[in-house]
Amino acid sequence: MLAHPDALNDDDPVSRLRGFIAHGDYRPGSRLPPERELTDELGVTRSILRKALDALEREGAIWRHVGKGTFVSATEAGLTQPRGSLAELGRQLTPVKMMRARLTIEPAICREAAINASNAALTQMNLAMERAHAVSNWQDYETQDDNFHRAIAEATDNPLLVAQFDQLNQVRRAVALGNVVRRSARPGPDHPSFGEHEVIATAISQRDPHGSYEAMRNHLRSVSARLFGEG
Amino acid sequence: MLAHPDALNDDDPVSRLRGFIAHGDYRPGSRLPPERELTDELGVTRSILRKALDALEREGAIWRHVGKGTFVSATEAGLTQPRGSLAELGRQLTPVKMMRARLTIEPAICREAAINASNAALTQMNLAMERAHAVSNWQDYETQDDNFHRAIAEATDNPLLVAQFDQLNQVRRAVALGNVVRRSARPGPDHPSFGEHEVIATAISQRDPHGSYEAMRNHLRSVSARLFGEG
DNA sequence: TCACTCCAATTGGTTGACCAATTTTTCGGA
DNA sequence: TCCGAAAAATTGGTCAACCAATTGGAGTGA
Repeated sequence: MLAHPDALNDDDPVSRLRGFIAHGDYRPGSRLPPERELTDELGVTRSILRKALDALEREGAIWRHVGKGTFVSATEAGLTQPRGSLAELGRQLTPVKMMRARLTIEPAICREAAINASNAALTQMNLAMERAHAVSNWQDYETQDDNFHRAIAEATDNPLLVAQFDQLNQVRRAVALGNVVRRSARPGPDHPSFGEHEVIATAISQRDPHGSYEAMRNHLRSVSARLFGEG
Repeated sequence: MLAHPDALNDDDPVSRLRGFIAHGDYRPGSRLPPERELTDELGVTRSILRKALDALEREGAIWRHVGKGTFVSATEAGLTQPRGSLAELGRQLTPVKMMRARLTIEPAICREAAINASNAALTQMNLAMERAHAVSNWQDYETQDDNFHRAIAEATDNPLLVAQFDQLNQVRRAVALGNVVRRSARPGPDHPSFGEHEVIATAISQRDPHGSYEAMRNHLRSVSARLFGEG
């Protein structure tokens, strides 16, 4: 497994700077030494130090102002637990935990979609579902499967829930990458997901919140069973 | 939904660079123009451009090598989902939709926490809850309220769900900013949230998934009622 | 003693020149 | 015509000098 980018790497300036702040008793809101002093304490040149400060500032761990100095943010985000990128999260997350997260989030979004879906959103959703039937290889199927699930998120008519789904989905792609073994060149017409998708779409179209929730939950459990075995 | 997140803050060099890559038909693995050309195309100095490239490299969206050039990563992480759009999302989202998103996500996370919480996580959660009682002003209360809800997300023992909560919470802070009017200097001992928090914590401690779900849902509906009126 | 002004020191930000790794071109020899 | 080494051009990385915002104290006058 890959170590975290700057957890174990003492030669990484960003991790050294994090360590300096974390172990230097700098409380939120307190001021750091000026850059020209930090260069001495950390033993790096100013340009290298500034690159590390840029990274921490972008994460929100510190804020700076000309003439004033550099200060530790009120929320210590990124100091005790450096906020890894989503790609990094995808690399660390086990497929089982990925699936548990999907089972937690997606049925809830699906229920909200059943409550808020406009007719236009329903059309979009059904379109994505039908396209999945016509694909000629697994890669295209994945794309259309993505589109179908995303169409459900958009049917909630809530940009924040769409953003939540996108975050979930981005990590999912990183986790799934290269882990899947297919037994055929393309999904057959009896692929279980096709039927499950239709149950979901029907429930949402009928504005049935509980039915939509259960349909999505069953679908994901079915996917889970195919991935990890029935257990 | 935001059609072009990058178009909205043209002043952020990172967003502009993201937009340039996203709309410039650069496929994963392809090479970007050299820095000295990008400065012309984006109309920024090289140092500003390099700071933006540093940010994208740290996110894993690109990789660079001296003499070779700058390349788009195999996984397009950070290009379709620019981090900067969250602040914009917070500005556009109505408080009502914010609350609907919370009602969709947080009870689901709370149920998952009841299933997976370790004893250490429970301790952390209870600690955050007790701290909220001792605050002397509303700002500290908000902080401790944040901590309590985040402790629940961490109790799921699932980094992805924590990331989902963080995204939700980040937008919430942007939405809530400056919208709240308080009638007293600090939360009184009979503040409804105190009791509701305890119900939640108890349900999670007893590993009661359904009870935890309902407790969180009731809490959020109570907050919603205080914000928007009973309707 | 207080208030105000001004100047020097401090501090983060920016710039242009230079450095080193890599690729491309050039050109002589077989 | 082909090969290979050397030179030139390209490209990302680094550095030292300089810039501008801010602070704080010395100086001045009422």
